[in-house]
Parts: sequence; C-alpha cells; structure tokens
Amino acid sequence: MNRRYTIQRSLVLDVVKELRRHVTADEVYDMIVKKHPDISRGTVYRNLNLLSDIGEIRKVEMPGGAALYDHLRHDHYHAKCVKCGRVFDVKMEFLTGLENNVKDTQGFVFTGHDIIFKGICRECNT
Amino acid sequence: MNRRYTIQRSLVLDVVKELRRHVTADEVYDMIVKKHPDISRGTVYRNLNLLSDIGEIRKVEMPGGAALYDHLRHDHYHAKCVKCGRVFDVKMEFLTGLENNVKDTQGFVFTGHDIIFKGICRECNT
DNA sequence: TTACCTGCAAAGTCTTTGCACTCTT
DNA sequence: AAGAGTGCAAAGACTTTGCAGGTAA
Repeated sequence: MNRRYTIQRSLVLDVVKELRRHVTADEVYDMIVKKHPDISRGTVYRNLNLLSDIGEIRKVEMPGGAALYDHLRHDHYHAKCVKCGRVFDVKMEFLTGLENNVKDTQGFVFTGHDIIFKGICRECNT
Repeated sequence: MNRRYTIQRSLVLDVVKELRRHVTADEVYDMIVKKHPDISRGTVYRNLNLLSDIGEIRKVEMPGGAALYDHLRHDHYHAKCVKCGRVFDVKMEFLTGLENNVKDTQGFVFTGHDIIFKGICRECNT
C-alpha cells in the first residue's frame, strides 16, 4: 500500500491544484498531454481517484455527466444547466450537519452530502 | 409532436407506477421483457425520457451510476452507499426554496435541486 | 396516409481494468 | 529485487441514435 512519487501523479495533482475551478478527468488529460504526450487517460483516472481517496483533492460525481475534481479547501455546491449541461459553482453556505435531519437512517452511516441545483444558465436563457 | 398510445409506452409507465420505489432503466427493461420479449432497451430509454419530459414520471440522474425513475408525488432525497453503490430513499423534509439561499445566482434561473447523501449502508457496515 | 414509434445494432460518453513492462524505493 | 505505477487497448456501464420497417390515428 505504499505510494510512490511519479511524474504522472505529480502532474495530475498540479493541474487540479493550480486551476481555481473544478475540472473533469478529460480536461486534466488534455492539459497534461500537451507537455507530456505519453500519459494515458487510464493513468489520469487512476491518479485522480487515488488522490481523492487520500484526500488531496476532492471528487464530485455529477449526475449525467463527467465527475469533477477540485482542490477547494471548503465544501461547496454546484448548479447544472439542464440545457447545456455545464456545471457552475454555487455560492451558498455549506449546510453542515444536514445529515442529522434525516428521520430514519435505516442503519446508514452518513459521511457527507452533495447538492446539485438544476436550472438554466444565463447564456442558455437568452 | 402528437403522441401516440403504444403498448411499449404503456408497459413502461405501468412498471414505474406500480412499483413503489425508484427503478433504473435496466430494471424496467428486465421486468417488461419477461412478458413482452420483443421490447428493446432503446424503446425503454426513449419512453422513460419522454414520460419524464411530460411529467408523468420523475427522472433523477444519479452521480456515478444509472438514472432513477419514480412515480412518487412528493420530492425526496437519496442516499448512496459509497461501497456497494446502492441508492436509498431518504426520509427528510424537502427543503423548499433552498435555491433562494444562493448568494450570487450569476444569472442562473433555478428550477430545483437534488441532494445526495453519501455514506455506508447497513449491510456494508458489518 | 402520415408521421410517430419500434427493434436492432452501432456508436457515444465516461470510466475501469488486464497485461506486460517500467520505475521508485 | 519487490511491487507500485504506467501505457495501451479492450471492456464495461449507461445511454443515445440512425435506419428501415411498423402502426396508431
């Protein structure tokens, strides 16, 4: 289970960290492949998953689309345009402890939650 | 744009309505194909999408998995087990007007929201 | 008759994975 | 060395779609 330093892993982490926004695995791949043409998509996926497992980055799986990865230190929510499918960060206070409002947990142990707002973005609304 | 009555459409609607829980497209297909072996997955998908477009059923796209369809008359949330991937209905009051808490809408016109709790279900926790 | 609908199969999107080789440690 | 990581390609899960024939109205 020991982890090793590899150029590929480092590149993946750098891309996610440097960008101040969420990115998809494909975007990460596209950015890295410019400078490091040999990297494979599989490696990008493997490292994104590994890095999110160990908490270096955060993975947010999105309904009906590609998962997002980001490096924001605070939790936040997302809004997805039902027309164009693009995803936006939403400025709203994080609902800490929302899990406690569930009436019957049925033995479920909650570890967190995501909220995805639905709507139509400015550009699609004109 | 006129819609027609077809056996396939009717079967799809019946399955979603009769079951008192959310179902995936695959589950719908599996149930129908027993009695009506000629139906195709494409038709099931087309009808599920059409029926949810016209509001007969509700579609909830799930992060990292198959979309769910249901016929519940009230909005509700879901919890997904991070181990087994199964999705459960959650008993919690619906947060009507949650969209109004967003501080900067950036021109986004909200139409609703989904909340997906994460955690480990009873069976995976033993 | 018309145009909506279907079955079929191919394709599209996103992601994982088996394999053999490579590189960190 | 050992075994974690990589590139490649295939496959897997879920969904959409082009096409030609079928069918409700």
